[in-house]
Amino acid sequence: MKTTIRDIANQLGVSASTVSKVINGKGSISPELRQKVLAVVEEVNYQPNLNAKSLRTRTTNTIGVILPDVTNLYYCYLMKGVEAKCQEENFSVLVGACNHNTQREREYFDLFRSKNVTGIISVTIGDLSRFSDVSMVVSTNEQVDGECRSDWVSIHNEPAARDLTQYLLNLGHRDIAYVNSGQQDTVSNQRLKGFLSCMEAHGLTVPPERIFDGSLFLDGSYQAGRRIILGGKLPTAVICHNNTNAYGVSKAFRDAGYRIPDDISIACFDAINQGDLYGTQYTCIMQPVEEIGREAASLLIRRSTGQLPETPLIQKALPYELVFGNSVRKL
Amino acid sequence: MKTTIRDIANQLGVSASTVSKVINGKGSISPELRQKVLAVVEEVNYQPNLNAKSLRTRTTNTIGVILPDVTNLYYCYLMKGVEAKCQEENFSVLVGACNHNTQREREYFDLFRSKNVTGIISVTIGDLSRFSDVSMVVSTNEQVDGECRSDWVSIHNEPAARDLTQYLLNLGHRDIAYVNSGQQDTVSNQRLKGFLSCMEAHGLTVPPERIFDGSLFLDGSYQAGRRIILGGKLPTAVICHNNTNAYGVSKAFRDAGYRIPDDISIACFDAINQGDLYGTQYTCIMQPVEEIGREAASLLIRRSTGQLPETPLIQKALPYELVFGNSVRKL
DNA sequence: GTGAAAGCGCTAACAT
DNA sequence: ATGTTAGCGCTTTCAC
Repeated sequence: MKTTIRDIANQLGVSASTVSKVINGKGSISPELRQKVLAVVEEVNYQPNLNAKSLRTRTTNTIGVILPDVTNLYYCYLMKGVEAKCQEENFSVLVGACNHNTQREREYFDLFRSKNVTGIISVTIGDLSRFSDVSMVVSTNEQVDGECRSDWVSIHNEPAARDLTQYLLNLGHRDIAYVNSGQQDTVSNQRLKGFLSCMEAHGLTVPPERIFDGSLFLDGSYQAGRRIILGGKLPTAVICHNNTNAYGVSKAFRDAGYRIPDDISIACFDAINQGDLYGTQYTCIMQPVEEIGREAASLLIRRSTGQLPETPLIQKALPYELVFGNSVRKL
Repeated sequence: MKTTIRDIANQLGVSASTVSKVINGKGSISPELRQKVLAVVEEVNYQPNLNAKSLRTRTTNTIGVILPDVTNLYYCYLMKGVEAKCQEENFSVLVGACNHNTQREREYFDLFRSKNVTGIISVTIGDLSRFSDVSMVVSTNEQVDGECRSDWVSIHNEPAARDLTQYLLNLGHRDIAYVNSGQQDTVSNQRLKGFLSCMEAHGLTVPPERIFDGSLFLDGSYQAGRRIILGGKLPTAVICHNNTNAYGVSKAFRDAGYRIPDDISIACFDAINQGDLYGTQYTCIMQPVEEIGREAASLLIRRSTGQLPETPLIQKALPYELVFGNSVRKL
């Protein structure tokens, strides 16, 4: 059996509360007794039962992160930021993988809540409004409409998409296809909006046939790529909603014998990897995802200690970057 | 305030223990009462306080994983396996990043223990013998000598290194350099041993100058690459202890103007990525790392439920694979 | 079949 | 400055 506070108290003939006070540096204890207690704590290598402590104090110092996939580097770097911040603040990190499955995400949410986590970092686009105690949720997605029910840390997606589009236009591209996420969330809408508005500002109308439904998964993205190829006249460039879309679309093009960027230029968001199997580094908008993770964790921790007012909800947009790879060519 | 078992009991005018029994399917409760309780549980969307439950039952259904780096895909896939198994078994995963820092690793170990985890998955080479309750630790590294103090799930590294070496010999390589991990753990020793014994079996003596001290980090590995280059006559191939070593060594070669595999062949262990920035896919020994993660978690869970005898400790070696990339050429 | 009571290890009022 | 007491929410004998 592990040593408890009571064991230490008995060994010294003092009360448990005295030992507790010494350990937590609370109340006032005489220096001599303090020393004696600390000596025993050291001697028996006392390890507090954090479970019991949590039950009593109603605080677990734990943050839950629910990710679609722990092998997608984008999420890994998010996690890295969360973990680093938590480590600094003496918090622990619980992690769950949901593979974009809403049901599973919900299960993890409930599980983490049952474990009394301080907060949950949500990376998916799931509807957060169903949760009553939203103050314990921070989203890593931009939310702009009145539906916003939680803090968020992200980037401004519309201008980001505009910048990416502008870059392609500068290189001479005019016929640009767009592969969306296949979802109707705010982020997806904002990115598409940025693309369209930039095209429009240059007097270019994007016909509906140039907008393709992608997917959150590789397979679906590959299919989107197939549809572009089978659609007749190829665009000169494709902008993809995210890295998974870009990988899927690229594979479709490669499988069909096209070279990137010689035959088709591909740009996207968040291609945060070491290049794909073919040595392609994607030109992309890069979110400061590690920093987003840090900020999200920080927000949760500050909220939990009452350092943040109930309203307004925090909406933090961090600066993004346009990263130049070798997936886009000048026309 | 969240609904507790007592709230439900009061609402129904029954005792807390009755509600508890219904929820956990223990004891014997009349079907009618059972139904009534379940109805309320449903109605109020009762979420148990797992913290309290853990305190009472002395079991948290949680596994801790301490990784050097959550953005190294090798560890990410390990994590994926652990998480998947835990999800199936209704366990949670606590994750910590230690960056190969022994002190930090130790801190996480103590923290996780204070949180009463069911077990800890150790991926580092740290000395496990200092922990009294070793049955709660499973290593993902092969341990062969009498020092073995915990279960492990891994591969047999010596034959794996031999196979990799044999492959290079088959391609005509004779002058092969070896970059080790810079550590003295069992895995490192076994891999080196496999390399040397295979060379020897072919009548080739490896001079000490052909063994280079690598590192667990990219920088140190880069330096090892530099030393190979500055050492005079180049070998035709380099075998690296792991993926980090290979990336560092390769970068050194590339920075010095060498091409892979035209000027130098590079092989390693566990190059589990989508290729590096230059489109190189490494020829390597691939551990079934996701499966190792699953097995490690499974082992911990079974141990915790008394399904495994105290002795002998489990030593599980899984089959590895030789994966062919484009980092090695035929001479 | 159901309930009363005790207690997991800890902390925090409230004495003294 | 120290100790007593109660209780966090749950489970588990043990009565009835």
